Amino acid sequence: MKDESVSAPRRSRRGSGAVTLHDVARLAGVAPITASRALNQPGQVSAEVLQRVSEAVAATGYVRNHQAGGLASARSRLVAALVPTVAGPMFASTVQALSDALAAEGYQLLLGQSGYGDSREDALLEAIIGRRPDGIVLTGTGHSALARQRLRAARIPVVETWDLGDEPIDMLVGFSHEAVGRAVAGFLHDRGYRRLAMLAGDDPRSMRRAEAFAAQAALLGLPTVPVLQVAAPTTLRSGRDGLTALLRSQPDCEAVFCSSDLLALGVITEAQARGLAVPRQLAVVGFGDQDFAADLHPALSTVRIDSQAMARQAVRFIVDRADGHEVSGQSVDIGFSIVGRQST
Amino acid sequence: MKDESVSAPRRSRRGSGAVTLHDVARLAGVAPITASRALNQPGQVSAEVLQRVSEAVAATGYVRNHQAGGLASARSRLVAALVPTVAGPMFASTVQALSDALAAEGYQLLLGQSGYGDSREDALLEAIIGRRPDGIVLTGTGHSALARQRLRAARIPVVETWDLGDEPIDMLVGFSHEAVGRAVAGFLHDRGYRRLAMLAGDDPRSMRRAEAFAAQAALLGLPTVPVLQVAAPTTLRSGRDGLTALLRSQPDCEAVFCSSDLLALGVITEAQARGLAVPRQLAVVGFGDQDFAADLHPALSTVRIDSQAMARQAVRFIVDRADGHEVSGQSVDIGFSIVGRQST
DNA sequence: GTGAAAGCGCTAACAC
DNA sequence: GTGTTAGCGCTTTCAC
Repeated sequence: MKDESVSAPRRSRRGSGAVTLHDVARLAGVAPITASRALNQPGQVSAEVLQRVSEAVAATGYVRNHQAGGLASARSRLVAALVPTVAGPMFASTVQALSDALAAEGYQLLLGQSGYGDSREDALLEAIIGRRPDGIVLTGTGHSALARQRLRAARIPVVETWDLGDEPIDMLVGFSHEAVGRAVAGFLHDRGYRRLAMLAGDDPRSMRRAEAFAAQAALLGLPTVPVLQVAAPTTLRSGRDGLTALLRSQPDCEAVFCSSDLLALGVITEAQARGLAVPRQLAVVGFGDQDFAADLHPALSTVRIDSQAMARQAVRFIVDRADGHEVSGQSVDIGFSIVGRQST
Repeated sequence: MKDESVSAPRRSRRGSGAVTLHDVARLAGVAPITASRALNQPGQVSAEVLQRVSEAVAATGYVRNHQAGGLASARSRLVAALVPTVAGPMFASTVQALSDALAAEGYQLLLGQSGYGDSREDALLEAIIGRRPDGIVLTGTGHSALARQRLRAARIPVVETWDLGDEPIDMLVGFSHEAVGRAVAGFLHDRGYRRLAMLAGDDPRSMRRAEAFAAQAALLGLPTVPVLQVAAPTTLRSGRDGLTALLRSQPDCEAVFCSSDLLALGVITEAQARGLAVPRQLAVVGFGDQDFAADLHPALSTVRIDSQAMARQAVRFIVDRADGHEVSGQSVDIGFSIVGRQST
């Protein structure tokens, strides 16, 4: 035991009162830096020191201060994700997958909701950059010039998701919405449907699926495809209302492609309420392949996006970069698949 | 202009390279602390200084470093939320509401998913405390002794949600699951249903609703209520499978109380697939009153929880505490209501 | 393998 | 209203 009594000049500033690494180090009889190593690089420290530090941590109930550590090391072990909303099933599963993948790597998730009117994204982004996260995961590629510039200036690894594009801010993992639209048109055409319609949220990505869907239908020689827009985020209610509106203008419609599974559920629900048989009188295709899609009655044909894989890839990009692997300009197309079920 | 050329001793440590408040202050010709005040307490600074600092911020593209600010001020402007999962609709809406309410107050949300097997909560909590958030929002009241002790030791404001209890760690906003179970039993009894059943996720809160539901039914003189457990988180699939199993053991069942709206949707779906009319042959009650509940066909009778209000109250608690209002031991019962719709 | 010194970028405390 | 000083708690750098 060393003599701990030192002259205690009145501290000009009160600390938080919490146990610090210095307290642990003193109790273990080592220098603070050694205690730090025992916790962060246990391999570089003798077994005996490791033991003493562990005991001191247990005895004091020490919990590391990541804020201080991050400031000193310039690694926050924090990753931010910006999604339009977490209320619908679409991005909730992405956020879940991100959170899980990050936790497995020792990172934590800072969540921001940008909404669908993009006005909030810039402000959110500034707040997020202020945290100095080790990475930022963005939804989509449609970011303001200001946002792109700030992100580049901040030199924080950025992964854009849920889309492809020629000029990613940094890294990218997504799929082509145009390809989805074309593939679904082809899918319905192959199954003999002729009078197609589209029910789409008014967000940019849904609109691009809609345009490609309509264009491809035209290429295939099908009648002009009416595209009905509903407000994003899409809901079961907007699916019901959407079908009602659609049937008014296109009573002979044979198949509807919906920009989300929730919208598709709304369409199926409304069809049932009207006594319209799905798929006999009306075929329905969703988007997202949420958990519930396969278990609906009739089971929903939809476009499967592997959002888990997308999230894992995004995390891999960021963690690799944090570990010093300087691979920039990475871009991955995770693709999609059409899952044909009973609704078509 | 002052002479900026000073002898530049080789720096023993490289900074992040980013623009700092010192850079801004130098450009504005003021001391760093003055620049800090201009940004944080604009009222305490002269108009001219405010102007010069603003220009310097714009010119340099300065973005504050919250990590450093939090370390110095012991206010991180970060609030952590721990939910079982964000994948289902139940907690996704809570997380959304929390995130929005926090953003409005200038806070950010750190999200942790504890899962339903509680093994992960303790580890997550340690990581979260390490960030020194200004508040922690927990789901439920069933936390380990270790967790409770750590949280108290950390002196971070804690709000437990989605439940009531006699011994909150700190603050509490929720409702009584027992009261819900009893109320739903009474509700169904009043409507003339006699042979009741319960389909419940195997998480503690759902189980408590189930027990109270069964007990109240017994008090009302109804036949013994079979309680079928399904794995949490509940899904549409588990609702369908649950009804199948239930009908096998209780073919004469008249009404089912489901521990989530998703489960209820599964029950309705399975009933439709079997040609069982809802509510004529089988009444269904859900829990949560998610967005989709009112728009199902038939519209779902359910228990409405105002998760927005719960989230806002939790944020209010935390912000008030951060602002120095020492109101501890607060506890609010936000109640619930039964929304009778077509499914009963 | 371990330690001393020097910051990371910011703000609380206390002047003036 | 503004500035000086001294940290917040940790880890980097460099030395032994």
